[in-house]
Amino acid sequence: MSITIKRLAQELNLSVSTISKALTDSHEISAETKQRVIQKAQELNYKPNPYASSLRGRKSKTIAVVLPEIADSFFSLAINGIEEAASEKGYHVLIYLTHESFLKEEAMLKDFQNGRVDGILISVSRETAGSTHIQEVIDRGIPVVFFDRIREDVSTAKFTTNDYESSYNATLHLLEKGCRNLSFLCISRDLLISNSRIQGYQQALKDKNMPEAETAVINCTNNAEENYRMIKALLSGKQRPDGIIASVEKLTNPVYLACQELQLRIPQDVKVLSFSNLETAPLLNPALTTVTQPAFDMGKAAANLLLKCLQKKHSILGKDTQVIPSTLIVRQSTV
Amino acid sequence: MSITIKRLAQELNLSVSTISKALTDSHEISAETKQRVIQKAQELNYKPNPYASSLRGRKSKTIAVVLPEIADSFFSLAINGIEEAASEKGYHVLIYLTHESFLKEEAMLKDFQNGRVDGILISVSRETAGSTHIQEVIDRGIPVVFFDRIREDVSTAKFTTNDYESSYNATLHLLEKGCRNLSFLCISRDLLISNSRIQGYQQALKDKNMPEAETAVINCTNNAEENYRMIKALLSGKQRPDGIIASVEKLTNPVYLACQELQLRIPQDVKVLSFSNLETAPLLNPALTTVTQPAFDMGKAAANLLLKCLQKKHSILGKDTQVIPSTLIVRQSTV
DNA sequence: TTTATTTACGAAATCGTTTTCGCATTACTG
DNA sequence: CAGTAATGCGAAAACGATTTCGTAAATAAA
Repeated sequence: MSITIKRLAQELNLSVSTISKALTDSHEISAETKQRVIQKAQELNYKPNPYASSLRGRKSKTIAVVLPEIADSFFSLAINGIEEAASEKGYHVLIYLTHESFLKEEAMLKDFQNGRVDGILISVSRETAGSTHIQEVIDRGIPVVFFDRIREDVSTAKFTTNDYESSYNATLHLLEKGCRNLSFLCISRDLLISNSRIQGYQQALKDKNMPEAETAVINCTNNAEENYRMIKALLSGKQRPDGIIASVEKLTNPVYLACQELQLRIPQDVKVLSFSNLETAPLLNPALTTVTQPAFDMGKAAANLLLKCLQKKHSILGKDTQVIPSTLIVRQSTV
Repeated sequence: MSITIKRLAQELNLSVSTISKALTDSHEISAETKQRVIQKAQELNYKPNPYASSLRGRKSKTIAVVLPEIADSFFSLAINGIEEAASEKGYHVLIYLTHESFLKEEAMLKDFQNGRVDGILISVSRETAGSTHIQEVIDRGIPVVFFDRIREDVSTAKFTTNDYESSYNATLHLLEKGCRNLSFLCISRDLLISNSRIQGYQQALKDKNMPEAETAVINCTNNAEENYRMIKALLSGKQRPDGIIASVEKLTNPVYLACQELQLRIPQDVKVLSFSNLETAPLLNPALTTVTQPAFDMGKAAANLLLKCLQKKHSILGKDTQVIPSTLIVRQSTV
């Protein structure tokens, strides 16, 4: 059995309420009594029961982080930032993975309506095309902050990177390096982040008066083997692109592997550029040109905003989107 | 305000206890009443307050995962496995990162003494040299399962991989490929996992009658720049090794970078082998030979055991260590 | 000295569930 | 038909902390 306040009260011949007040340093309690209580609490190794506190105080000092996956440097780094921000302020972090399933995401958000968490950080799944499940928890008074994979139709704070611009610049870069037939690999048509990148890509093509190839935008799936087949087909087709932009990190591997298998040289035959936070990008064969996202910073900033909101009384999150820029790092795969 | 049982009771002209029993499908309640209650609950979108339940039932359906870091494929994959196991059984996962600090780890475990979590999965920090902080939570009745970075002096369940054997085999592999002057990069002398790998390495050297070089075992730190300097010094010294074993994933980057900078060719000048779960290992320049650990499986197995223990009444965890083997995958960096 | 005010503490309600009793009905048994 | 057993529900006591309110004593103000 754990030590409770009641037990402390007995030991010290004080009332339960006095103990509680003493431990929260209330002005109602004399310095001397506080001393005695604190000492005894340490002596008995008293730890307040968080569930009792949460029940009474209707706040849990816990936030939820909802992510599509974790085996992606971006999300790992983001969690790192989130955990750092949370632990600094004494908050706890619950992790939930949707594995890109909207149904799972929906079920999780439903579960959050019960008050398990004080707030939510979310990066939606690739299948997420609507927002009612998110709006519902917000309506229940639980603040939500988006990061990276945001949804614009929800009026709350969002952290993102300059997807359109980075993609535009990445495309320009490939064009400057001589590509005339680009392909763009995306993972969803529902994600804003994905669409912004597509649009940046397309706008750059347009601005440079490049015709879009048939192969221009490839919709990848959530199935790694399938993606690999598609990419291999793309690279062995007649219209074989001379440049590929992978809009997410996990599409890098199949591209490189397909090139190896097809004996295509990077960058001579195909230039490759990826949105990625892989630490090993400079070590790849050849070193990979990346659009590197501010993963850690986005996670930390999003968490900090959410926590600030939680710590105030009735503060409501702004609905503005904060943009933290990505960096294009040119390496050999596009030279 | 949230919908509570009391509210349901009012709406249906029933007592609070009846509602509760109906919702838990108690035999005391008639089928008809159950139907009414369930229907009303859905209608009002009733969600039981988890903190009230936890307080009453003294279990939280939550486990803690304590890790040194997350920007490491091994731990990302392990979390993946853990989350999968937990969500299957309706458990929630709290994530805590020690950043290799023993003090943080200790503080976290102290915090767990209050009943926030029903059980703990832990991979200890590189600084962790004692176990009293872990033994204390166990003594408080909170089960702990180790994975990967285990401590043998705690009598509880542990999941690990065949570190000694993998390291032994990895070393043999390098010797077979002609190396005569190996170096081994480790991160801690306190971690069993690290020591096992060192011992496997040393035993292989001994079995093959190889003298240990001066440079044999290098203690790396938690500081990336410092490690880089050390590795560079190692590779530019007189006793330059012709083979390097990096005992953790994050030491791969500095080795490759140092080789690049020093214009050393892998594998001709130096062969490189790493304990790593990097998906990009086959894409590196050159492709990296790895000892690949069963990260996902270890995470999932450890979580499943912990959860099974939590779901039984008074079950106590065995103290035996389960070993899930790693795989040596030979690639060009050691050919 | 009397009244007002502070100081220091305790009793009890509360948060929302779960669970143990107890108490009526109704159904069954001998 | 008396007595036992099952059925269906409600009252109330937990779980452990916080908070409001009350009150006695001590101090200050009149």
